[in-house]
Amino acid sequence: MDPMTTTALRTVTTRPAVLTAPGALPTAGRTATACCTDLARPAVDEGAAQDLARAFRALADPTRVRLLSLVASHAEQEACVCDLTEPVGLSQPTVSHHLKVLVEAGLLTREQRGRWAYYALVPGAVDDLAGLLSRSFAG
Amino acid sequence: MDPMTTTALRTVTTRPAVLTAPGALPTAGRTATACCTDLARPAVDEGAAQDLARAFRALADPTRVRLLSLVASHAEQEACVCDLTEPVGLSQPTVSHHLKVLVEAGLLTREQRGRWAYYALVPGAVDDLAGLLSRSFAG
DNA sequence: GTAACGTATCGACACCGGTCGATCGGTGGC
DNA sequence: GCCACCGATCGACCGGTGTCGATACGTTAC
Repeated sequence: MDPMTTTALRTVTTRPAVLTAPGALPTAGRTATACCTDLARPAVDEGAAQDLARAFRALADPTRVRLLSLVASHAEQEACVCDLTEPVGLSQPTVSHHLKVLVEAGLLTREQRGRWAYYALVPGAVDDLAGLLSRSFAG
Repeated sequence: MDPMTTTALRTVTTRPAVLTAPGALPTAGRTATACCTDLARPAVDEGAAQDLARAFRALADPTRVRLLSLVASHAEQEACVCDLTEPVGLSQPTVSHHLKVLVEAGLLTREQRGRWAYYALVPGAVDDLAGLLSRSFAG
């Protein structure tokens, strides 16, 4: 399918720094009456914000958090769908849907082995996202 | 309003370890035919998963990512609503709504100063979330 | 007091996304 | 070949949420 949909995390992690780009916004001249200070440094641009939001949206559902954790907790950090359906207590199509979202976010990989589909953690993906998080809103 | 709604991040960060609790799920007896391995260690329980998801949901919208970044980019890491409405290009009620979500997630604080409302980064909140993220899905 | 201003809340709308049952596709066993 | 099994896709339902204009609230200026 469309390769763009599989690059949420990739796009955002390969971007050298989310804090590149936008240049000062046109907030230069101000009334000076009271509030409204200027930017001390550039904020994330709109495109980067969309990439960030898309990555976080993958983890914005409790079921997906549990699925990712379940995969991480299995030996070799991989699990087949039959390992996951029962613990989360949802139907097989729903679990399959969530796993697809996690794959498209770049957090899991899918590998067909015999009749079973094995999902595995992408090494370093979670840490990349965590690093991106603290870097993007650095204090 | 209800203090519970303001504790999404707090709840999750004060929890000593998200990886506590659940004990092995009842996946002990298995058909042993082929797939379906056991858990090597406990996964996040349902409550922790909800806390995590709630925190990430606050960042799952591009507008909120931009707002948080804009606040972080201002001097003193605080800004009033009038600083934020124009850059994101949305109506004032909408911006106000998003800021409320970020406050309830524990990422921003709100302080009324004169007629202006100043929103400021909660120091360490983003880093706490980032740390929680890598810890929860440790490889 | 009244007026002007900044911000929060409300009500309505549209759209996105989580969930399910039903079904399809692919693999392995017979 | 046929059948059983695992998993993905489809279509539908529905609750959640992002958005807006209108309005209410609180503060400052007059």
